[in-house]
Amino acid sequence: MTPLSPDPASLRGLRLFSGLDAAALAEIVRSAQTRRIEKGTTIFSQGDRAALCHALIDGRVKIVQTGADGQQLVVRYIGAGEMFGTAAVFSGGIYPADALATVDCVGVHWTAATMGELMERYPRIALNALDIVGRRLQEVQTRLRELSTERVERRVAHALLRLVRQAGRRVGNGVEIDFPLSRQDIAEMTGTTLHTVSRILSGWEGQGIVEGGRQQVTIRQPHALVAIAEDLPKPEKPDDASKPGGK
Amino acid sequence: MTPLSPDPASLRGLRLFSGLDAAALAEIVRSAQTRRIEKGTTIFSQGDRAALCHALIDGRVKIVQTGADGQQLVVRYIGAGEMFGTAAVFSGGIYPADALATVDCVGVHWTAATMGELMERYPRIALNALDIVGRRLQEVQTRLRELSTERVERRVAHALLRLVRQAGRRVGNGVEIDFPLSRQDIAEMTGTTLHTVSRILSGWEGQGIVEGGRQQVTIRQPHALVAIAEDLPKPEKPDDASKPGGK
DNA sequence: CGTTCCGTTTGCGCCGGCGCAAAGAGACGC
DNA sequence: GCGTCTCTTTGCGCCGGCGCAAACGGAACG
Repeated sequence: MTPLSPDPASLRGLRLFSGLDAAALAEIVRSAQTRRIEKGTTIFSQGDRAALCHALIDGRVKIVQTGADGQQLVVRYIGAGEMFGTAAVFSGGIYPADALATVDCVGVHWTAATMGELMERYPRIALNALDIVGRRLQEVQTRLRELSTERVERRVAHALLRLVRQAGRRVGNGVEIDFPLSRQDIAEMTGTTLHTVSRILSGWEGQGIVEGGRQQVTIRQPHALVAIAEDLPKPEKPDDASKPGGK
Repeated sequence: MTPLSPDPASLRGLRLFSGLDAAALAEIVRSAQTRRIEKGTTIFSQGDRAALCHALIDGRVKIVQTGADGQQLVVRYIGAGEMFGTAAVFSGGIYPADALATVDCVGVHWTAATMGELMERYPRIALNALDIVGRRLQEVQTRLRELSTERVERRVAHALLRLVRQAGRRVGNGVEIDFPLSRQDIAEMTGTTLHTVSRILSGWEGQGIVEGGRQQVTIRQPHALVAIAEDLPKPEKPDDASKPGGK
């Protein structure tokens, strides 16, 4: 852990602090702690007292929840500009999951007490936090519905599209997820096994929809993935000689 | 919709307003609208602009999310003293689900603008809301993990235990869920079909663990349900062929 | 008191996807 | 360059639970 002096400009990008004036931002910057986080580092662990509110300046953090029997669920990936661990500070005070750096990161944090005071003084921060947590709640509820009602293939498609939206980087032949992502990770995001994910990706690769690598996925035909996610009949199949109107 | 003058005492019970002084509560009461809600009423619908923050004084409200293909998910049941629809007001402004009264209810509500002002003036309200939404987020994440990793029977056990905790009423022979709850509802809470739920409950009824009725469930042996939910090896079944009621 | 309606129960057959297992393929260290 | 380690791919068999469908039973209504 290497304390640094935080850069005001980087904090300005955080949604948590949007709409605040320069004075408030200055105070926020003053009270923040910045540090570099090496790939693989566990930033906090499930069950720990939630003593710090975190935000990411750069990198990618994986939030993982572990069940009593060791079963794991990838709750979400945090990207630059997003906060994490903050909801726990103000609801129960126990982190409900592990946070671990999937790549080298730069993070900032505030103590629970400091953030509490900031929120009391600048209610806008609390409202921003409410906004953010509310959106995550909606997203998780949507995932819950997907998991309840959709088949594995559609869920994987949804998960990939979600990743593209928040971590997609345009490359020559499509869009790639810009951090290490194993089949196991995808399985833990979609409630299946790495075997099934591997089979599905292999199938898609055969159709030219995606391109896989070691801890790496590139989407070549996002529209085809959308078609699968939305369960559209059949986007395009050159050989429509047999057009039965069904599957 | 019958406007009434809200009772300050009933609002004091809301977690959303805990920790506020009398003056603040008085203002909150002044700005609230109370109404009776008949069983079966849709309070708001998925996709509507989120113009009102709601709270329940009495009764039970079901929050249901519907997917593109009509598939439904019971997100949660709201009981007396709980707020609902509030997160949507401050995150996106669109209700992500339907809210419908499963019994006759009494509710209060504030306009989005009013609640926003209240939160600005009394940051404590925003912090309380953050607390509540954060807890719901944690709960939904836990359900997500259960849905990902557990078999149907355990999920149903978890769902029933959760309901007992928030809507259980002690009766002579156990604990009953104090509002109309169909097999279909349980299925939509656990990501399965009413057929499977029916089979499972029938099985449990045969073991004397629960007692079912029309839109009605009574838990006779909560500990046995816990054992199933936690996947304990086998609570005790020394004489499963002769006398199942011996506890 | 009979009819209708809705929620529930139960049998049967099928299949998506998991469990197991083993082999393949990059990445990394020495 | 070589061995090792981790991640990935793929075949095979099995089964939990869904889909379908019919029957049942209690409540509400006229």
